[in-house]
Amino acid sequence: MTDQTTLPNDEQLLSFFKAMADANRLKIVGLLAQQPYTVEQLAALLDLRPSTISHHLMVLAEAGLVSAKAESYYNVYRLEQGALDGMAHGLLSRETLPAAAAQVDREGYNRKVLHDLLLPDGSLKIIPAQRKKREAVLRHIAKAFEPGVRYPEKQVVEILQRFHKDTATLRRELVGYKMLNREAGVYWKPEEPQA
Amino acid sequence: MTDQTTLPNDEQLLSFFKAMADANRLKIVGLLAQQPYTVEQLAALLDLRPSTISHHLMVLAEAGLVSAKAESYYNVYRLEQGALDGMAHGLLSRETLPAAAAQVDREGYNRKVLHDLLLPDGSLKIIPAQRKKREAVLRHIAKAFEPGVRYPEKQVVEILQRFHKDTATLRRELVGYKMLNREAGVYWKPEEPQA
DNA sequence: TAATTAATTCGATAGCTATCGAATTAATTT
DNA sequence: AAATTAATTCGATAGCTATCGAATTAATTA
Repeated sequence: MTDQTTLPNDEQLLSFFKAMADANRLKIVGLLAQQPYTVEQLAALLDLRPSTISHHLMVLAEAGLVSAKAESYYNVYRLEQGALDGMAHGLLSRETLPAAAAQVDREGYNRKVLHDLLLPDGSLKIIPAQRKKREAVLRHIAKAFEPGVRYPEKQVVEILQRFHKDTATLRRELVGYKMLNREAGVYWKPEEPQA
Repeated sequence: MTDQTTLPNDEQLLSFFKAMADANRLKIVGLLAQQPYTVEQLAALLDLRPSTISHHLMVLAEAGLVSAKAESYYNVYRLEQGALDGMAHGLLSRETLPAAAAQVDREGYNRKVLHDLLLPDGSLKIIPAQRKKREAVLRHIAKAFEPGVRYPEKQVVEILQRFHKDTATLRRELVGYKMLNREAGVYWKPEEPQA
């Protein structure tokens, strides 16, 4: 346990960044970091209309960065240091950002490559020359093999035939990428390399 | 010395926040936090056109958050963890945000209040009732007194007369705010309270 | 009670920007 | 050399938003 306070999620991160991504709001935060201010004072300091300041403070408040306290008939705003520190700690954690991309479909690229290259019957139009695409295709083909099972060469060719007639290239490349291992004319797929 | 790496200035802060203040750029950063990607891959993962990804990466690069490395004819982008950590540390420092508001004229509010209340000859239209404004006016009047010098009551009245005929109120309020001290009918202004 | 005043809300507008498609460039494969 | 292809650049557009002024609300002072 390095950190106790829960890390910010992607929504919180985004509203935090959006709140800070304006020159005048950044100044407001800078001023409130030194002392609380009323709307009117901030308006005078930044040379903006009170309605504009209200708007900015609303944005900051929705991100949890400032809070208001009614005092006589002024509205005194103060910085929520805790919220700010929480965000900074979140950024320092190695888990926060990756989590923000969690809902991204990590397989999108491969799927696109395959969609472009596969015929309806599941065979390949061509064996792509480009490294990244070739790798994506090979990874797809490798799924036709059960990990651990020993395949004689004849059976390997049979399976590869379903994808492309140039089985020699496919076989060579699969071995090259270590998606298949060969020894004494027998092939097998390594057990779950790593998800 | 708590921290060695120099703290970000206001420009760097703003471009950092602007760069992060977009849902798709946040996802890009999240993905690059796990491994480098090419423009094409990111486009496939986020379901956006490559030109759009290029644009986003440019914004991130200008904020110093990512860098590109040509590899064969791909452009492989990677996250600059150091830059990100630097920003997070900057946010944790108690100096960074105040510095971002440094160029704001801290006296703007008082100047505005005085401008609204002073006649051309330097006298007050009225003595404002509202606490904050009254305080601003009193602080201005207090400048007419030299710190440390002892003023007999008669001379105090003379000076206050230049601002408003109700010198009794002014005198009472100045003492109340401790901008003037009184003892045995003699007044003096405290030495430089704190700039 | 009437007049002031700080703050918010609302509607309108000008300026910015995320996104796309087309054109261009640079590198690779055939 | 010709064809492919990843990436960038450019121009156009739709959508967002910072800002203002006017209207409204709530609280205070006269």
